[in-house]
Amino acid sequence: MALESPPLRADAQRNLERILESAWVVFADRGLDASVSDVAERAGVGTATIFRRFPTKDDLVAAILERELERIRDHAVAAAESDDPAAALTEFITWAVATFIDDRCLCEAAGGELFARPRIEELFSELTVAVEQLLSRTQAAQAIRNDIVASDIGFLVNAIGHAGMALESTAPGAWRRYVGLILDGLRPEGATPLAHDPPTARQLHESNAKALRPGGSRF
Amino acid sequence: MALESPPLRADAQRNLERILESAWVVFADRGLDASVSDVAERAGVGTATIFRRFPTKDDLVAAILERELERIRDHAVAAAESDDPAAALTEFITWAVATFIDDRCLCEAAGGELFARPRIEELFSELTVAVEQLLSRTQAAQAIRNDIVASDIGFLVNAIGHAGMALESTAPGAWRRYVGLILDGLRPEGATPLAHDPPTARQLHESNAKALRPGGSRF
Amino acid sequence: MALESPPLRADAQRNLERILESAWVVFADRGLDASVSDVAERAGVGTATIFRRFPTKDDLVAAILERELERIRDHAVAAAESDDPAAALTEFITWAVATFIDDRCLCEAAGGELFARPRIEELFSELTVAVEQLLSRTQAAQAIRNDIVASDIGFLVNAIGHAGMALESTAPGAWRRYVGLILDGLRPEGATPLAHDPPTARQLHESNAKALRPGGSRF
Amino acid sequence: MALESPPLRADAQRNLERILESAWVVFADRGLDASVSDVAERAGVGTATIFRRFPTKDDLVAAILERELERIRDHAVAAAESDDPAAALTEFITWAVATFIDDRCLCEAAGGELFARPRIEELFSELTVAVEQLLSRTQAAQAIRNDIVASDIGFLVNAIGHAGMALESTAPGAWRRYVGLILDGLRPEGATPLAHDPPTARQLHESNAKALRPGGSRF
DNA sequence: GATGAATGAGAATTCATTCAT
DNA sequence: GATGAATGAATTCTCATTCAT
Repeated sequence: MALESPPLRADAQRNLERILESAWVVFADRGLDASVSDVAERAGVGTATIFRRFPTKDDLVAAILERELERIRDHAVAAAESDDPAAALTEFITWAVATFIDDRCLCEAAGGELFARPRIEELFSELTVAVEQLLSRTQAAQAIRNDIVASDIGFLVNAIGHAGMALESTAPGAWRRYVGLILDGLRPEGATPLAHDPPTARQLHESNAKALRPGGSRF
Repeated sequence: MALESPPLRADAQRNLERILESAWVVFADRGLDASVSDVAERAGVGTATIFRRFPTKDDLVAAILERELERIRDHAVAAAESDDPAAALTEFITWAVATFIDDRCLCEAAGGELFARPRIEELFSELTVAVEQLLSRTQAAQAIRNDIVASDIGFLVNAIGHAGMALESTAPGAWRRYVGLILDGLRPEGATPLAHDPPTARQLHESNAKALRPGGSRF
Repeated sequence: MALESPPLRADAQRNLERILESAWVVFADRGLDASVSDVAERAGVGTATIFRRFPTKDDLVAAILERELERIRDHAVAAAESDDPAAALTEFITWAVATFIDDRCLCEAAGGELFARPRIEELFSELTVAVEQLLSRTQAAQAIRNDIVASDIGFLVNAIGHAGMALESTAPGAWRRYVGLILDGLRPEGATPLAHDPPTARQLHESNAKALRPGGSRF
Repeated sequence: MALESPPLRADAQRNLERILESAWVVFADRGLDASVSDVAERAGVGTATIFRRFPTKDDLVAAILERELERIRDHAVAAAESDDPAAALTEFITWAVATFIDDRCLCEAAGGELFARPRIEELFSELTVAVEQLLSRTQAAQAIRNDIVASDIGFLVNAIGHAGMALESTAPGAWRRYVGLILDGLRPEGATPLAHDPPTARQLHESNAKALRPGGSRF
C-alpha cells in the first residue's frame, strides 16, 4: 500500500501476499473476531511474521480494507465516466452490494474506527468524489431524484449489503430484490420529500467508531 | 424459558426481573460483547445467580430478544387492526427502525443463530402473520406495491436499523431519511419488477446463524 | 489494604494471603521481572485468580510495596518516639538497609512509577514525617549534622540497600560496613558543607518513573 | 573479544564501530531492556550483522562495558599518578559517579553476571590495582582513613551512582550532595571502626550474578 | 437459593536468535 | 559478508462458566 523504500525480497513478498490473501479470506469468512493465529495458520507462517509487517491486528485489517476500498473506488471512477450514467449507477450499486456481501470484513468494519485512518479516509474521499460525479450526471439525465447525494448511496449499500450478507446462505441472491427496491425508491417519479438532511461523508464514517465500539477497539 | 413447575419464590422473582432489566439495559447500550459480570453488577446479584436461571449467556440474550420481539409483535398486531392500514404500515416501519436503533442487542442479534430458538421462531412467526395481514390490507387499499411480502419488511427494517444505528451518534435522526426513501420505493407508482423472489420468513432468520457465526457462538 | 465492604470469604481470604505471600517471595527473590504465572504457580492458584484481585500486575506489586512501606513506616514511627534518638536513628537506618537487601521487589521498585500511587505516596509521606521527627530529635542532641533531612536518609538507604543486595550472596553482611561509613559521614564532627540542596520527598520518588522507564511500565 | 586471525575488512571494521557506538548510545539512554533491533536500526545495519559479531546480546553489552571499564581504568591510572592524591581521589570518585549516572547501561549491568567475563574481570582487576595505589598514596598523606580499600570505593561509586541516576531527572546534580557526604565519611577525622571486612574485588563483581539474575540472563 | 471465588482456554504482542537470499 | 525475514517461547490480561460456602 505505502511506498516501501527498498522493494521487498522475493520470499518476503510472497509471504506478504500469502498473509494478505489469508487475512482476506479468513476475515471475509469468519469476520473480524477471527484471530491472528487463524490467519497465520492459513498463511503457513508464524504469528510473529504477521506482526512484523503489521504492528497491530488493526493494521492488518486496515490493509485489507484499503485494498477493498481501492477496488470500490476504481469501480466508481469508471462508472462516473460511463456513457450511460443511469445504467452505470445501477450497475455500481449492485456491484458494491455484492462486494459487501462477499466480505464480512468490509461489512463489519464499515464505518468503524478503522475508517479514521488517513489512507482510508483518503480513499473514502476519492470514492465519494467519484460517486458524486456519477450522481450529478445521472441527475442531469433526470434518471434519479435530485435530493440524493453520495453519502446516501454509501449508507444504502452498507445497509443492504450487511443485511443481505446474512441472507446469502439460505436465500442466495435475494439481496438483488432489495437493490431493485432501493433503485425504485431512488427514481424521480413519485418521490416525496425526505425527512432529514443527508449525513456528510465524514459523519458517515466517523460515527460508528463511538457508536459500535465504545470501549475502544473490539479486538 | 418454559414455566418451571414450582412458581418462583418472591425474592427469586424479583431477582429475575432485575436481571432481565439490567441485561436489557447493558446489552442495548454496550452490545452483546458486554460481559455477564457487567449485567450481574448492574442487577446487584452474583454472576452465578444469572447462570442459574440462564445456563449460558446465549440463553440470557435470547430472553431479552424474546421480550423485544413480543413488543414488536404486539405493535404489529395493533397496526394490522388499524383503520388506516397505509398510515399504520408507515408508522410501524418507522417505529421498528427506531426500536432497532435504540437497542444494540436487537441489532447485533438480528438474524443470528439465536433466532433459531423455538420460542423466538414462534414469536417471529406471529410477527410475520401480523405484518402479512397489515400488508394485505394496505395492498387492498393500493397504497403499497403488490409484490411486497412480510419478510421484505423484516429485511428492510433490519437493514436500515442496523446501518442507521451506527449513524446515530454523529447524525442523529438521519435514519428517518432512509425510511422515507424505502417508503417511496414501496409505493405502487413507478414500481418495476423485482429481480428475485422474497426470502421466506424461515430463510430470513435461519440464515445468518451460519453466515455470521460459522464457528458456533461468538462468545 | 483498603477497606473492603464485605469481609472476604474465608477461603478467598486464605487465597489472597497465599497470593500476597507468594508474590512477596517471588518478587523479593527474582525481582519484578518474574511473571505473574510464577506467582500463581507458587500460590497454587490460576493466574486469573490473581488478576481477579489485582487487575494488573502493577496492582499486585503495589500491594506488596504497601505492606513493606507500612512496616518501614511503623518502624520509623517507633524510632521517632525512642528515648535515645541517636541510637534509634542508627538502628533504623541499619534495619531499613537490611530490609531493602532482603527484598528485590522493594529495591527495584524504589522510586519507580509505582510510587506515584496515592496510597504509596501517602505511606511515603507518613514515613517522611516520622524520619523528619527522628532527625530533629537527633540533631537537637547534636548527634547528627544539621544539614541532613529525611530525603537524605531515604536516598542513602536506597543506595546502600541496592548495592548491598548484590553483594549479599558472596559477602554476606558486608553492607554493614557501608552503613557504618555512612553513619560516620552523617556525624557532625568534621562535616564539610554539602554541594547541593537535598531533593524534596516528592523529587525522591517521582523522579525515577521517567528516568528508569521512559517507555512506560517495564512489564 | 579475542583478535580474529584475519583483520577485518575495511567496511566490516566500520560496521563494527558503528554498532558499538550505537549500542553505547542506545543502552546508555534506554537501559539494557532496549532491543537489539533498536541498536541495529540506529547503526544502520541488520540485526544479523550484530549477531555475527556478538553471538548473544550479552556479548554486545559486554563489549560496551569493556569500553567503559577501559575509560574508568584509564582515569584511575591517571589519578594514581597524580601529584595530589587526595584531590585526585575526590575528583576520581566524583567523575566515576557522574559516569555511572550518564550511562544506564553501566548502571544496570554493574555487578551483574557480565562482570564474570574474563576480559571484564581483567579490566576490573587493573582498575582495582590503580585505585589501590591511589588509596595508598592518599592514606600516606593521611587524607583518608586507613581502613578503606579499593573495593570500598567501587561499592560506594556504584551505590551513589545508581541511586543518583534515578534522581537526575527531577533533582539534577543532587548526587553531588551524596558524594560530599561519602567523602566526609571517608575522612580520617572521627572515623569509627567499621562493622565488617571489605569485600574482595572478586566478591564485588562476582556476587550479583546470582543475586540479581538467578534464572540466568535477564534477556 | 444465592453468592462471589476460581479457573482454563485463549488473544494480542514482543524479542532474542537463526536462516535463506 | 551482510541483510532482513521468520520464528517460538513468553507475557499480560479477559471471560464464560463451574464450585464451594
